[in-house]
Amino acid sequence: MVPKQAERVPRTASIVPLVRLEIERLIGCGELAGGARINESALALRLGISRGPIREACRELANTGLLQAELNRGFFVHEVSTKKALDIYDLRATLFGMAAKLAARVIASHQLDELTAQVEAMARAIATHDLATYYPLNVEFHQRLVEAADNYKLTQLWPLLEAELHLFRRRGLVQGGSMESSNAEHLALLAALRAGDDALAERLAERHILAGKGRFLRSLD
Amino acid sequence: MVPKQAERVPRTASIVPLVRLEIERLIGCGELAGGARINESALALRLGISRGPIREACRELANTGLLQAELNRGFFVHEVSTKKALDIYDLRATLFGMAAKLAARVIASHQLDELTAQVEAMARAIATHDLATYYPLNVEFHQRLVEAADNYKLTQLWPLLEAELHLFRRRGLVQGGSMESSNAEHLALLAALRAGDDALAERLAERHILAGKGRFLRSLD
DNA sequence: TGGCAAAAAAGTGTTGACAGTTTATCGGGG
DNA sequence: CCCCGATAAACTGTCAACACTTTTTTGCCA
Repeated sequence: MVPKQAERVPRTASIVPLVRLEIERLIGCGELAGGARINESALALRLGISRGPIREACRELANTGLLQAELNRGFFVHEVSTKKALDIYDLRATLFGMAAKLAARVIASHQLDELTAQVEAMARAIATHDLATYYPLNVEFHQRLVEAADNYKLTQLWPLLEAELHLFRRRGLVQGGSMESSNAEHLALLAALRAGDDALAERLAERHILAGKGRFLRSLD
Repeated sequence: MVPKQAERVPRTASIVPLVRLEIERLIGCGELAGGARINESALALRLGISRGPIREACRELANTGLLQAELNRGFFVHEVSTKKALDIYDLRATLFGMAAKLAARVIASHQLDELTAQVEAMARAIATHDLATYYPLNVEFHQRLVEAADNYKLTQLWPLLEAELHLFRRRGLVQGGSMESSNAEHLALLAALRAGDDALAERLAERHILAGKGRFLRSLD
């Protein structure tokens, strides 16, 4: 008998989060389109695990809004209608405004430096038309700013909204020439934060997201 | 052989949501205090089911913030620190302001009538010092107003924040004499909605929640 | 050929069991 | 008496199987 290798698997991590990421990836890359059903058995077979962890991951995703549960029919990828996407934009606008307002009062200088560095990195990505670099930097910039507001629930919620909206954004359209103006808005927002002007920061932040909503709306034609 | 009754159980509903409600109830009534661990086996035995659905319900609750998952140690009731409770108050203030702003633009007259009827019902409960009636009416009033804003994500999020805050509120303190002033704020808010004054409605709604935050803060001494 | 009921297949909801980890218990030495 | 290592119990993470439901396929008849 040849002793099998790697039979012993120490439990240093649960597979549930991994499954969750995998499903998010499948949705993100379009392999699972909106309205598609999650086939638990097939996915289990493919990942080499049982259905238990898959169901747990689906429950989580259903709760964050990426999936929807139907009795005796399983989990389906959430159809994000245009109305829902716009709703999320509105919510993000309000929350990002709140984050900027709070951050303007409590942000530390080293956080400001980090945000500034990221805006500069985005500027470089724009100069070289490197969209693949720009996009994640942009997402991270917003996340960092939200974290700077030091509101744990806000920090917890923000990425969930991003994920759900990402379902929609993936459908082709990454707004083209709008990166310059968007990054200019980032700069103005940073200035307000540095000045500690919470009201201005709130207004700029809200408008920044609503500008994104406007670009999204125009791209629907 | 005596044929057993009720052996056949048609699957018209999943037990997961029931388990979820039960755990929420256990937390709400204090049987599961903050920091306590969910004993899956014991709970399964008590409810007469297996651990699978319980784990799924816990995953959901962990995602909404009521529980926290720890590897190889299971699920724990989330400790809502004072800081976190205040964070949630701030978030609710912003979101309720947003809801009022949107609702002022689109609310239908029959919705206004319903809200008015609820404020009046609350007034009656106050007059008879009937806290047990007042509290759920109050929760429902806010929920209805949020729904009137017609933003699906806002409607989805609001009760989750309520539930998490409820973990804290349960610890004794239901602010006593503040019901009158609180209901007066409801009335003022309704007037702004009826007038379609979105900016005023937003300001009043936000202040209303922040007033609650203030009462909460004062009750901590 | 087209419609439709019955049978088969596929798939979900739940269960009970096993492997591995954490927690509690026990016993000896300082 | 307390500390500490070894052992036992309790518990979580995962799996495989069963019960029930939904969906697809099959076969019959008009």
